Amino acid sequence: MSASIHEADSQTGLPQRPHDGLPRVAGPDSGEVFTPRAAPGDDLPTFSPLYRQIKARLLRALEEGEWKAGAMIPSEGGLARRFMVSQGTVRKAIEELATEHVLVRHQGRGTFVATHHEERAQFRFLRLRKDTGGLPATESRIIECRRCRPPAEVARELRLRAAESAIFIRRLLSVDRAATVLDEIWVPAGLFRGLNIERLEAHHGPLYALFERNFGVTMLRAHERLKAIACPAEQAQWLGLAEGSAVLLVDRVSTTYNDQPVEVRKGYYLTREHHYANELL
Amino acid sequence: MSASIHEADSQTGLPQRPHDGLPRVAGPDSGEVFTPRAAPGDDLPTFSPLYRQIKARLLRALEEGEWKAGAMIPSEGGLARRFMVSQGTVRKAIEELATEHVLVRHQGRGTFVATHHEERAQFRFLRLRKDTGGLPATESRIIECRRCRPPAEVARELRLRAAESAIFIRRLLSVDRAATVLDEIWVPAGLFRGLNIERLEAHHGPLYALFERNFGVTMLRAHERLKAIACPAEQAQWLGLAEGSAVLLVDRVSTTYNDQPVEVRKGYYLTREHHYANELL
DNA sequence: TAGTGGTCTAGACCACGTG
DNA sequence: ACGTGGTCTAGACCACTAT
Repeated sequence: MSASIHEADSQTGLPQRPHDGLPRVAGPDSGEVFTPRAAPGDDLPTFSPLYRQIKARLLRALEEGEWKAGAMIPSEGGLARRFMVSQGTVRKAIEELATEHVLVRHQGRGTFVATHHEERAQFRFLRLRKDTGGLPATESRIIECRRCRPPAEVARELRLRAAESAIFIRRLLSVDRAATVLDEIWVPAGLFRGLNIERLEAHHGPLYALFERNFGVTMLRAHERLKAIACPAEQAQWLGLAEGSAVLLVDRVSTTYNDQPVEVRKGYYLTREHHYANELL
Repeated sequence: MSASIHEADSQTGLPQRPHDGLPRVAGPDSGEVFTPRAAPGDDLPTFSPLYRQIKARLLRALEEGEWKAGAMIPSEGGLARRFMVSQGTVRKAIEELATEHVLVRHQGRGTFVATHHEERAQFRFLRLRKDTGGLPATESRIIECRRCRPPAEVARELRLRAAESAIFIRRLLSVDRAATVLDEIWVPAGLFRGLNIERLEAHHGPLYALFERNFGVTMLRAHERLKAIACPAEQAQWLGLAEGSAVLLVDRVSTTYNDQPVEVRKGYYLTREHHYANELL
């Protein structure tokens, strides 16, 4: 424990006050701690518990790269001393980050920054499954990778300014040698300088692992919109289908810290021997 | 609260031992408590923490109908006395059940058994969204409801015995007067005695709310498999489509307590102005 | 053996909803 | 004013991993 102001208290015979009883407020989870509540009358600053403020500070540290993907973060005790709160409070903050897959806890080993370099993360963002039940072993072939002006809707979803351009990637995923998913991907060119087809082809494993390792961009969440459509001619050709065949279109917007969108993806899924699996809880 | 044998203990002036220090084991979350660890050598009984045993006992009580859907369960303090554990342990058990949407907590009011009679639950099992963004206001029309022998695959998914029959429901969901989803539903006849088209038509609101109120069957989870298919003639007619149009087929198996499957559903989604929304975390 | 996360307890106080 | 869940703390011990 840090030899802090509080330590002095415990040297007196005082009843070891549990905590100082000050209500805490903060903007939407800013880093403020021990801020007294605003005068009664203003409403908006709304109550924010200590552990959420700690969570916000951990997120800020992660976003600023204090700990890289895959690295161990300090122990609960260490963080408790750093933030001047009890271990239990740090624990609750970490627990929320763990359920959001931002951190991963390992009993006896420590707490680590989640990474896409794992089997686990692999199928969190790929819901394709074989109808027979198993997980599909996919093989990726990069078709093209070029700088471009994205379609207006994609630019809006990526929140690009008018002048900004994107990098466009087209790739084909095959399962058991059979073309199954055609992905069309846009990412902001500014965030992925130097991304080209050679680097993509040199990489093996999930695309998000490459994004993470080479560009420091960690995908945390994605929102998907699914439709059944008649496959356009161009995409049908890559999938070896007749134009107009029914395909599953998966429209994805992926986000990193602060819900910042950093990837838009349109996936054309051939669902003859595969399906998109989803669990409703 | 049950005035059980254990109550006597708290009347003695004992130092209220934190806990007895006995390691707890149990089968896969059976109701066993305070069972000492098996001799070192056998491995399988695997450690089960107290709060999971409490969780299992709460689940058993729920399954046995001790508290009906929508009802308030005893307070944390009351449950702690009943189960002879600390409030914090009960709290952790309830927390898990709340994240699984089995229970719902309301600060200042109490903890309640989750129910499908709420706006909240409505769209947890219906992922249909308008392309324009809003939630669709759906209107349901029952097409038919009859007892039948289900297809072999459905019977297997419902774990029906050879002699058991099912009830088949076909209904059409419309959004803004336009047919949008055709649902074909099978449920075990044994669990839904008396379910007929009159009762279905008399009911307004989510189907699962009717299942819950009239038959005591609470849907807790569902697994869905999505495919894009060419719409068969019969279903196309109900949706007002040309045969062979691309439709989204949503294959669902719903389960209640103990992961017991109690409904199989095939939904044919017209995704021209709507889509299936999914969040990847 | 040392260090980490995991469990369990006890008690104080806060925020919320209802009388 | 009361009862409920929500937060925070402190401390003990258990389980797991690495050295």
